[in-house]
Amino acid sequence: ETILTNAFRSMLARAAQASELEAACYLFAPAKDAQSGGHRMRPDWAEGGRPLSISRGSISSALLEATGASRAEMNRMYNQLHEIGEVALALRERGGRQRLLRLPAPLTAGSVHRTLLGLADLSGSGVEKTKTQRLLGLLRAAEGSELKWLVRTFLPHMAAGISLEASVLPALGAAWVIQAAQTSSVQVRATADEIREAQDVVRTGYALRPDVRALVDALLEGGLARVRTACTLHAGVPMQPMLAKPCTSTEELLKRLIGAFPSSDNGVVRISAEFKYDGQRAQIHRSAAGEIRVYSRKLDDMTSKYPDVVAAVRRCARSQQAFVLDAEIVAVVSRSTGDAALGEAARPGGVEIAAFQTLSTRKRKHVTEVNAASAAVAVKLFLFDLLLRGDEVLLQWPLVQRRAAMREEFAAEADVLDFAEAIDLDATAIVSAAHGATDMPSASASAPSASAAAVLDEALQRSVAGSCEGLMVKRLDGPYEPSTKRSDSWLKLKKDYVESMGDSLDLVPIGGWRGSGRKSRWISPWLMATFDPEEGTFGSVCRVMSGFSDKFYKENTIRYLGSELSALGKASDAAATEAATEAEQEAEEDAEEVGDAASDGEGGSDLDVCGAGGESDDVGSQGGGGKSALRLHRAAPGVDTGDKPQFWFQPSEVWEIRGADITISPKHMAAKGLVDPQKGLSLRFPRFMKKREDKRLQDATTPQQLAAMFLKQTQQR
DNA sequence: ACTGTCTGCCCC
DNA sequence: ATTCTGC
DNA sequence: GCAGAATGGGCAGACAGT
Repeated sequence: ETILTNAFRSMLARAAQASELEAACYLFAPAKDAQSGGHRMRPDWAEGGRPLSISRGSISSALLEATGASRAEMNRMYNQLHEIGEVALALRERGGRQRLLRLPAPLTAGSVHRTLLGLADLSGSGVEKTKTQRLLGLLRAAEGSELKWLVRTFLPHMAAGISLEASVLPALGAAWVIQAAQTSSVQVRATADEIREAQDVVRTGYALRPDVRALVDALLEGGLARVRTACTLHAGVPMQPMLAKPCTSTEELLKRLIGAFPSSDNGVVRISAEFKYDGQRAQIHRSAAGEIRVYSRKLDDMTSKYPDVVAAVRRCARSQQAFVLDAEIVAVVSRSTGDAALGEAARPGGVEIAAFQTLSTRKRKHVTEVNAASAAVAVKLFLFDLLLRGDEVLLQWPLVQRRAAMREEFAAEADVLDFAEAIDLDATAIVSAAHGATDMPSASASAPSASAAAVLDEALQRSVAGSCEGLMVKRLDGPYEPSTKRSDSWLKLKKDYVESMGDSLDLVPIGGWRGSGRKSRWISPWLMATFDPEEGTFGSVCRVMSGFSDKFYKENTIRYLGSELSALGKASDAAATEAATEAEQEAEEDAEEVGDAASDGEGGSDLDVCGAGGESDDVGSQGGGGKSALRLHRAAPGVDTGDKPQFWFQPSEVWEIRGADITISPKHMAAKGLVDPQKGLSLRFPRFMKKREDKRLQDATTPQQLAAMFLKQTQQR
C-alpha cells in the first residue's frame, strides 16, 4: 500500500495527466480477481468493454522473439528462476539486445494502457498472432526492469492479487491528501485520520460510479470534495450492488440484524423477510433520456440478452422519470402446458418459476423482443429495491421508504413483473411495561423475539415451497450500501444452510487431483460417488474442495497416497530432482512421480506406475507410514464418470457432502438412466461436512435414493 | 460443415 | 457460489 | 471480522482442428 501510495505521490508531484493516472490505476491492478484472471483496462459496463486475455502462448512467443532465445533456453531459465518476469530479464541479458533499425519510443503508463486496450478489441481468427506481434512491440520498447513488470502485467494471474477497489484506488486517495497537505501553506503532513477519510471517499465514490477516469478527473479538478459530488449514482452507470451475508439459523439472524446498528425507534427493530428467487441479479437503469439498460451483479451489460425485460419494465413504469432498480430475473414455464401433459383440466394459464438451470440455457446473443418468448427461455422479473427516481438518489433512504417509492413507481403485470414477496415483522421482543421491565431498560427491549424466529421459519418454508432458495432478511430502517463488501443489514438464509433442510448425501471418494497454491501438497478436489450395492457400481456426483480443514487434507492425503505430495513437484524435469535432494523432503518415489504427472496443467498422459497396487481391500490400515493402500492404477471396477481424475482410489469409506440442489449433469454419471438415459445427477454448491465413520460402503447414498431426491425436488416446484 | 475443447471482470 | 486460514 | 485463496456445477459461445 505504501508503495502504491508513493507511486501515485510521485505522479501527482509531477502533475501527471488524467490519462496517465487512469492508465496507472489499471496497470497496477491488472487482474480483476484470482478466479478469472483477465485484464481490466476500462469499465466493464462501457461500450465494447471486455476483459483482455492474453494466453501464455502469446507471451512466451513474444518473449522468445524479443530476446532471440530458444524455447529450451527459456524452459531452463524457468526451472532456475520459477518466475517469468525474472526469466524475461535473464533471457535479454543472455541474448544481448536485438538490434533494431529504429529505437522504439520509451514506454509510458498511457502508451502501454492504450496498446492493451487495442488488444482487448481484437477478435476473429488469427488474434493470437496479432496479439503476439503487439506484445512484441511493447517488449522491445521496454527498458531496464520495465521488461520484468511488463511481462508480469501480461499474465492473467499475478502472484499477489492487487485489487483496484481495495488497494489501488485507496492508495490514490491517500496520495492525494498527502500531496495536498504538503503543498498547502499551513499544513505539512496529512494526519492518519485524513488519510483514512480520503481512502474512504475514493472507495465509496468508485462503488457508486465505477469509472476510473471519472474519479481521476474529479480528483484533479476539485479534490475529494469534487469526488464526493461527482462520483455518485448516475442513471446509466451501474454501481456495485448491495450484498448480503450468509446466516445459518433464524435465531442467529435476529441477533445479528438487531446488532447491525442501533434502532432509531426506541429499540424496536423492524425487518423484512423477502423471498430469495433463484435467478440472475439485475440492476436496471433508465436514463433521463429514456434508455433502459440491464446490468449483471458484476456490472456486465446484459441488455441485449433481455429485450423482454426491457420491454416489461418500460410498460410497467408509471412515469417517464429516470430510475435505478434492483431485481432478480427468473426463468418461468407456462403452467397450462405442464398440466395439459398430465391430462389435467386446463387451468387459466399463468407461469411457474423454473429452476436456475433453465435460466442458464437462455441464449446470450441475438435475443430479440420477438424471439424472447419463443426461441429463448421466458423470464419474469421480481423487483425488490429502488435506488434512484428522477434526479433523486434514494440510497440513504430507509428500505421501507425505498420500497414504497418502488411500488408507487411500478405496476405489477401478470407473468412478467412483480414485487418480491416480503413478510415484515418485528425482530425484537415486545417487553411490555406492564411486566415491569424497568430495571433492564434497553437490553430487554432489544432482545430477539421468539415469535419472530417462528415467523421467519415459516416464511422460509413458504419460500422453498414457492421455488425459492430461501430468504433475504433486511433491516427496514437500513440504507442501501453499494459495496464489494457484504453488509450486516442484509442477511441471507438459504435452505441448505439450515441443518434440517437441504440435501445431504453420503458419498464415497473414488478419485482426486493434486491441489494448487496453498493446497499443492494435498489432494484437492476429491471426486465423490454414489454406490449401488446391488450392481457394485460407483457413479460420480461431484468434485468437492470446500469444507475440509488443512488437518483433514494432510491426514487424508497421507491415507490415500502414502505421503503428502512433494512441495517441489511442480517443476518439470531434472531441475526438480536436483532441488528435491537439497530439500527437507524425503521425497518418496511415489510423490515425485505424482509431481511429474501434474507438471503442466493437464499432464496425465504418462500412466501411473504406482508402487502400491490396489491389492488391499482391508479398510483397516490407518495409513500412517507405509505405501498407499488406497491408490489404484485405474478406476476401480464399476466406476462410471465423465471426469478423469489424476488419481484413482479404492472406494472404501463414506463422507457426508451437502449441497443446495440436485442437477442433471453431462459430466457426472450417478443415477444415469434413472432420470435421463445419457446423463447422471450432480450437486450444486457441494461441500464436505464430515466423515461418516459409522457408515460402510453399503450405507452410502444409492443412485435410486439420489434419483428420488431429484424427483422430490422437481415436484416441489 | 461438423466435432471437440476451452473460456467466461459467465451465472449461480 | 462455499468454505477455511491467516492477519 | 475481514481479505484472500482455492475451488464447486453448468451453460452458450468461440475457436481450433478435421
